Order: sequence, then structure tokens, then C-alpha cells
Amino acid sequence: MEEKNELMCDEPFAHRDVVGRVRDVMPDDDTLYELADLFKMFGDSTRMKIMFVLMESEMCVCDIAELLGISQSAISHQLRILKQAKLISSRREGKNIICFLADDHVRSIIDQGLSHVLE
Amino acid sequence: MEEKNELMCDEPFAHRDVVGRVRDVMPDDDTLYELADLFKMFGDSTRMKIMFVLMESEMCVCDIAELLGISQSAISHQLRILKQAKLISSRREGKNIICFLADDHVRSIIDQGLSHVLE
DNA sequence: TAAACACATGAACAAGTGTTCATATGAAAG
DNA sequence: CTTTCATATGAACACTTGTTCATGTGTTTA
Repeated sequence: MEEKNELMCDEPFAHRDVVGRVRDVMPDDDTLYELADLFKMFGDSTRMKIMFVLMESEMCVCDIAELLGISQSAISHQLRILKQAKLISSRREGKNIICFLADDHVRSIIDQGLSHVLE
Repeated sequence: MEEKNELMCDEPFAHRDVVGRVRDVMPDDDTLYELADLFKMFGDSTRMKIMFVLMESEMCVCDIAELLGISQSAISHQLRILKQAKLISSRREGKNIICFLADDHVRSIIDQGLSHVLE
């Protein structure tokens, strides 16, 4: 008979109506996972750097690698991830693959983050 | 004598001046790591959910746990991380610890992310 | 003071992530 | 067509991260 909800505290600060209201405005789980996955893209310093340089100018893979001092392979792996997330795109130009930001949200998201970090 | 830079491609798309200019506007490494660490906070669905509910109302730990259907321990561990990142704060009120957002940037960052996810 | 409650914390473990190394692909130049 | 150059990719590995379980801490209530 001890089947009561173990998580709930006896006299919660936020009462049932608040909890209920919050539940209503919460996006569905899929959206929340998408959101977390989006921010995950910005949560790695290599990807962060890649997006940062592409904010300045489109450029080929080897230039990104040289600029950041990171191996071509590592850059390529991260580019793949960023492309899957539709944050960057690329086109071929001669022998090179030119990468560029695919979404203006990238700029605004990074800017918001920067203004937090820089206080 | 084969000591040349192996990363640089023969005829880079973005020429040396572009690379140089980008190098100048890049934030220092510390800032970039801070930035990535900040976004890392938003890159986990549990933390994302916690911040989301706190956008609606401050509330105690057990209410967060109940609302999200996540164990109290897991919530507590994540709260610790979010506090270290100075994204949320808390105060004691009787037996409960009331948590609330410590920074308005949280809202704007999440909103930017949402508007990307929702197209 | 003792018991109950809300929350924090440490250890352990599974799962995820990013890099390196070696190699493959594919366009371009010879 | 063969070689070279720019990039992609797979496997392996070390490292990080998030959860659970057990227990500790501190506050309130009896």
C-alpha cells in the first residue's frame, strides 16, 4: 500500500497549480532534445572555433585547419557533424571544398553567449 | 629539410591576408573555452529542462524532480553544475532549497535556440 | 535529543565524444 | 590513365559525462 509518489516533497514550495502550469508551457520532449542537441554543437571548442572563423569569412577546409592549428582529420570529422546539424554548408570550388555558415542563427547564438561570457 | 607546414594547401581559397585578418579578430583561447563551456550547459537535456522550468517559476529541488520525472539525485548533481556555471542560484526557505535563474542571458540564449529549432 | 525530511555528495559504471592514425575517395593536372 | 592534392572516413583509444546507489549533512519537527 506504500504506492505514493516518492519524489514529491510534503509541503512543496511551488504548489500544484504552479507545477501544472509549468507542465503546460513545456515544449514536448522531442523539441527539448533537439534544443539540447543544437547547443551541443556549440559546446565543443573545436566546433566553436570553426564556426567563429566562418563568421568572418567562408574558407576551405585546409585553411580552417591551418588557422586553428588542428589536424585536417579532426576538422573534417567536426565539419561532418556541423553539416548534419545544418549549421554549415559547403560547395566545391576546384580542388577545394569551401565551407560557410548555413544559418544566421549561428551568429546570434554565439553573440548571446559571448555577451554572457564577457559579462 | 622537409620542414614546411603540412597543413597548408598549395593554393588556398582564402588567401594569407584573410587568414591573418581572421586571426586578429579571434577571441583568445580562454574566451573560446569559456564560451564552449557555457553552451555545454545547454547541451544536456536534463539541464535544459531544469532551466526551462525555472524560466516559468522558481521552485524547490523536489518540485523540479517531480515535474521532470527525474531522480532527486540526478537533479541535484546537475544543479551543482549549473550553479558552478553561475546560471542558477538558490536560497534556503524552511526545509527547502529554492532554485531560480541567476542570469537573464539564459532566457535569450534558449530563445535563440528555440527559434532555430522551430524554424 | 531523536526522528523525519530535503538535499548534497562520493564512488562506480555505462554510454557518449573527440582525437589520432591509417587509408579511402574523388577531382584535377600531367 | 596515373599521380597528386584536398578532403572524407573507419577503427581504435583515451577521456569525459550523466546516472544510479548508498550514504552524508543540515534543518526542522516531535
